[in-house]
Parts: sequence; C-alpha cells; structure tokens
Amino acid sequence: MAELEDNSANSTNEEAILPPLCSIFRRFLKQRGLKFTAERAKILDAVMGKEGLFQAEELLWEMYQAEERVSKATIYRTIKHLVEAGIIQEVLIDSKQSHYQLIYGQKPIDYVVNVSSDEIIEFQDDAISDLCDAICRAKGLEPVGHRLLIFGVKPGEQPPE
Amino acid sequence: MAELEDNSANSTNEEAILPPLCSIFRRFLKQRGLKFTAERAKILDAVMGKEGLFQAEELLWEMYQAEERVSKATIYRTIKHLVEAGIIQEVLIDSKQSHYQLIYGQKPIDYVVNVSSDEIIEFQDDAISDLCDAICRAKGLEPVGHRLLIFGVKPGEQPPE
DNA sequence: CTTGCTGCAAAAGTTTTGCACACGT
DNA sequence: ACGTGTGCAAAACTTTTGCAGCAAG
Repeated sequence: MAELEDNSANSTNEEAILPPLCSIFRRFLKQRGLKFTAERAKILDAVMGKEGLFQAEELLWEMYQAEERVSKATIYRTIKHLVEAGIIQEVLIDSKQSHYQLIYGQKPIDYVVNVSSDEIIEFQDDAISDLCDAICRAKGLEPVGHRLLIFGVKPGEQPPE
Repeated sequence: MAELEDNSANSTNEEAILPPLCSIFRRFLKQRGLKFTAERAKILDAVMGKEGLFQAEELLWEMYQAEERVSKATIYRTIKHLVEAGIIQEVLIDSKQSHYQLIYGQKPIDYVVNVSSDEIIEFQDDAISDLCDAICRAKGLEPVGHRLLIFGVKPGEQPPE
C-alpha cells in the first residue's frame, strides 16, 4: 500500500500545527470500523493537492492522468467519508454537480458569484463567521460551519426587476 | 386560457404593495419575446401557493393531484424563466435536487440546518444581509442576493473533530 | 402567419448500487 | 477468517433536448 507522506498542512494553511490529515482520516475510519485502503490513501492525497473547489469527476480524471487509477464508485464512496470526517465540505454552487473543498484546519471560505460572468471570488470574513455562529447558537445549536454565496452583477447590468 | 386571479401578495408577504406577480411575469415574458401560456399561468399559480422550499417534482406532483396536468418538461422550462424573472430563487441544500423558493417581494431567507436531524430552520437577519451587500460592493459588484446555510449540531453531539 | 410552446419519450449527466472477487485488520 | 472495499456495469434520478403538432401575439 502506498504509505502517505506527512504532507498534512497544505499550502493555504501553514499557520496552525495540526495532526496530519492522513492520521485524522485513519482515526476516523478506525473509529467506525472502516478500513484504510490504498485507494483511500490515494484519494486523500489527491484531495490534499487541490486548492479551492473541485468536483468528483475532476478528481477522477486527474487521478487517471496521474496513473493513480481508482474507480468512479470508489471516488464517490470515499468523498462521502471525507465529508463525514470533516475533512472536506460540500459547497453547492449550481444544482448540476457537487463541488467540494478541503476544510480541515481552514477557516470557512465564502464566495461572491458574479452572475454576469460566472466568475467566483473567494473571501473570508470573520464578521460573517461570528455572526453565523451567533445565529446558530441562538437557535440552540452548536455551529459547525456555514456556506455562503453572495450574488452580484456588474454595476449597470441590473437583473430583471 | 385560465386567467389568473390577482392573488399576487402571498401570505408571507402582506405588508408591501407590489405589482401583481402575474403581471410581473407577463411583462418579463413580453420583454423577451416569450409567450404567456395557460401552462405558465398554472405553474405560476402553483408556485404562489407554496410557502418555503419546494422542488420541481413536488410541484409536478401537486399539480397532477390538482388536475392541473402539465408536463415535466414544461415545469422545468418554466422554473428557469421564473428564476430569471427574479420571482423564485434556487436554494441549494443538497446536491441531489434543486430546491426553490418564492422571493419576489420577500426579504432573503437564510437557513440553519441541524445536521444531526436534517431539520431546517428559516431565519432572516438584516445584519447578515447588510454585511453581504457590503462585501459584494467591496468586490466591485452590485448585490442581487445571497444564499446562506449555517450548519449546527445539537450540543453534545460534536461531529468528528 | 410567424414564432414560440407543449408533451412525449429519449438523452444526458451525475451519483448510487448489486455482485463477485480482493484485501485490511 | 471475517467483514469491508473495490471495480465494473447497470440502475436510479434529476434535468435537458429533439421533434411534431399546437397556440399565442
């Protein structure tokens, strides 16, 4: 089995000292009586290499290119586990396809979507995060994250009133 | 053709005096050289009767029950126009199915999702809306809306760390 | 009348599942 | 050994599209 290097801290998250992602995942799997297989290791590796958003088919294609052949079914099955492990998050941008992003050890990333051009701008804003946490607690729940898309148009191109 | 009653203000929005939704939609269609048909009228009617979230198949089923038979294809085609007309909004909750909600004349509704139970709590918060608008303008875009989901767990049931 | 619309069924695209065999623990 | 995982291909589902006849402007 391909033992993973300990490249847990990816490029967008260098400040915090966190347990290696690979260990996190193994612990999660063990705790559920699931197994850490070569395929899951490869997929985790591929996910760690992604910056920003990615899609299941994209991952499949890139792994195929990199000669890391894993079946489509396994990708989808593993993505589910990664989401449950809190390592990646599902970000819904359009309804046709799921997008994911690495979240382990990262602050929540939100998006401004330019509906005129489909351009997507990432941002992080503590005021938003704090407000979301407060709202969540006000509803009696402990916040575990949020997902925010803000839609805007280029000034001058108002949408239908 | 079934001429619509002027029931434009639905139950969750009684304060503002807005042009009837039906007129809004007709104007939108005319402006694009599209036609206002009996089917579109029936679908708009069904949408106006919905409170909160709904799905395409749900609408289809309810209309079927109400003897307002419209084909699946027409539902989907009309939903697209309603979104473009700014009458309904797509709300992405899970990646399997699109959810929609009436937005015309309504303040943006956001959601707190209890991931332990899949319960969805609606809320409105001006601070969030204002902050979103400000962030959007800071990116050089004119805000047209946003979509926010906050995820929380029942205290005591922390998700995997 | 011209152009767009509808319904149907088939297509398309993503995600899931059944099964037989292979592999962690 | 036992219980999961994997790959494959087929299935399941939502959403889209082509086409022939129909209807709105």
